[in-house]
Amino acid sequence: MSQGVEWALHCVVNLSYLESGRSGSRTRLAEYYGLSDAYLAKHLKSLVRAGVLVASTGPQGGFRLARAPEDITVLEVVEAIEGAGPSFLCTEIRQQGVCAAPPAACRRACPVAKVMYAADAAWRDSLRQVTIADLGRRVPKTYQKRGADWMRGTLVRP
Amino acid sequence: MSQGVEWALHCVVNLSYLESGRSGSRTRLAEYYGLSDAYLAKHLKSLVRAGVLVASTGPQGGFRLARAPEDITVLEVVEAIEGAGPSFLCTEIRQQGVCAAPPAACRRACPVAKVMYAADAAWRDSLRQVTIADLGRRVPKTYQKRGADWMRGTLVRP
DNA sequence: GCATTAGTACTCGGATACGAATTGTCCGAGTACGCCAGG
DNA sequence: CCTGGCGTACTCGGACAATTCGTATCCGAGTACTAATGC
Repeated sequence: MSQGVEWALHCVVNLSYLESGRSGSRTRLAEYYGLSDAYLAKHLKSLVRAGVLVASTGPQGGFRLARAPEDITVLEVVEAIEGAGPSFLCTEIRQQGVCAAPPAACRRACPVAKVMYAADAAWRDSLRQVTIADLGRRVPKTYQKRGADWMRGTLVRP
Repeated sequence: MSQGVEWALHCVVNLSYLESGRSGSRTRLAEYYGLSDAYLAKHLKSLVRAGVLVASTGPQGGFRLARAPEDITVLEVVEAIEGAGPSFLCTEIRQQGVCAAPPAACRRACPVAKVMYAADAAWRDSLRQVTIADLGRRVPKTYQKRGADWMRGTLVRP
């Protein structure tokens, strides 16, 4: 799985600590976690396209949550980076080769694919049950405040 | 996810139709599904290393199941190809950057990682509950027999 | 003192190189079967 | 007819390229604030 998922989740959680309407800049986020500033832009852009974040330019601009933290699931963030498509892709190899099954015999989905899709659904269900607000509460209060202060620019040094 | 997972699962299911002690050759498997013969070798080798299949050389040789189909889970086959490690890898970015948390404050696992690991566990549980025998039964009997016949060399043309 | 306007600094966004992992292919090592020759 | 040995054909296994995806980076477009200037 892509490493960008970890970056995106941490960034979204940190942005959730800011009061509504306030934005945190890409550079601040990158410095906070020691990430590549330019590369982080790519992932944040994906989050904007997916409707998780909203971007604004100019001074005091940056990224902010598109909705309340309670209304954003972890799954949404993950799918914004990894893509919403299923991880397993059935290429219907039963319809190929010397003993290929005719399309008429393949009205039922491939049993192999069914199992993989079921596991994929279980994975998504698990991620859908946790929101960004849930995640944010599990961070020690000290770091919640420290993150918000750094994002606002109030905090110069840790 | 790697495409080899689909190949491996179909091949293992097809080998499960052979009577105990009998092997199916790599070439036969590749022709049956229209796959690349040389590349399939790589995946079958992974299955041998993982203890799912047993290989034997020489005429009448090939691959056979290392255990009964009821004792091989889908998860084992998937992990043989994809690797047993978790799909999500926490790099502890909370311990990096200007506001890095000291190691002493990180005795608890990262909340982000916890959620991802839980989803990973759900995915694995789902795959662990299905065996190769289960999967084999879900294929129409006609194709079960056709696959076995082709593996034995009895069947020349579909 | 106030409004206007030009400048500046800060932000995101797309286009562009680099590296690693998956995909794909080839040739060599080893083994079991079958055939042939000798007894 | 039986037995031993040799050859052949078939199998897997590891080593070697090509392509795709994830990683990493730079520079340009746009906006809001600021400050200076003229009225």
